[in-house]
Amino acid sequence: MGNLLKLNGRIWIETPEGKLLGKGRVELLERIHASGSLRQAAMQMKMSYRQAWELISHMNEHFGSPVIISHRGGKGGGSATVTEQGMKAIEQFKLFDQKFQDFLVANSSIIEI
Amino acid sequence: MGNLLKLNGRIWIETPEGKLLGKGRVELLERIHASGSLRQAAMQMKMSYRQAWELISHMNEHFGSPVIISHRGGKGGGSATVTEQGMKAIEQFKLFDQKFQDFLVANSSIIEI
DNA sequence: ATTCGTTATTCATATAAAAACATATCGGAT
DNA sequence: ATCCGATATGTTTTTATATGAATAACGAAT
Repeated sequence: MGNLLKLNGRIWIETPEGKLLGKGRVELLERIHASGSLRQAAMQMKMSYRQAWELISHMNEHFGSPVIISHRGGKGGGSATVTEQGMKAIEQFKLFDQKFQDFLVANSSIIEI
Repeated sequence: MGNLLKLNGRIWIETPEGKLLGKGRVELLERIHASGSLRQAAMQMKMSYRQAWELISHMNEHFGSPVIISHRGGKGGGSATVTEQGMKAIEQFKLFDQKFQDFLVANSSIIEI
């Protein structure tokens, strides 16, 4: 019997300047899309507003075009919306990740140390 | 043109108590195998002896049987050797990782955001 | 029995990462 | 003109992590 060993891993999309899009950021984008608010998305994920803001700022800088567009002031105090590019990024990553999960499952049975 | 985007990732073997074997630990084991010394291996990887020791201690505890056996005192002051189990673990992980690298290459061409 | 270099372990310190706090800015609604 | 809640950003505090120093234990070799 293998000792409850499990093969696991993570994938992400990166630029030469570092990680650009992974599981966490995708969830953040999805929650922004659902709530229309960066603050709400951050709270839901129990991450500080600042960190969430820095993540999306980094993404906006390094993707070809912004993934979220934000406004301050106005009705509700402000808003954040995911762009077409952002939605595509989400879609692409989830596609990759599904393939990766399949890869993990396909190879997990081999573990026997 | 994609924006110099690259698909990347990591895989590892884990137990319910956490990560057990990944790229770094495998390199550590290999260097112990080559040098016969935990201290030398740690120095080569620019990691503190303490950290290296904790890593192998954790592995020894959670693999079915120890991956390295160490002795103190004696000729040379002491020694650390990789067990048969340890060598198998290295081999298995590298096999997985090679497949994973193939997976990344096979999917990298798709990125276009 | 002394020396030597390594394993093994504790403890204090330094560095880095994250959180918390504070504050400015904005624009619709009242 | 004021209020409100959210974005935006600097500063401070706290926490987590890593590093370094120090020390004991060990056994072959001399």
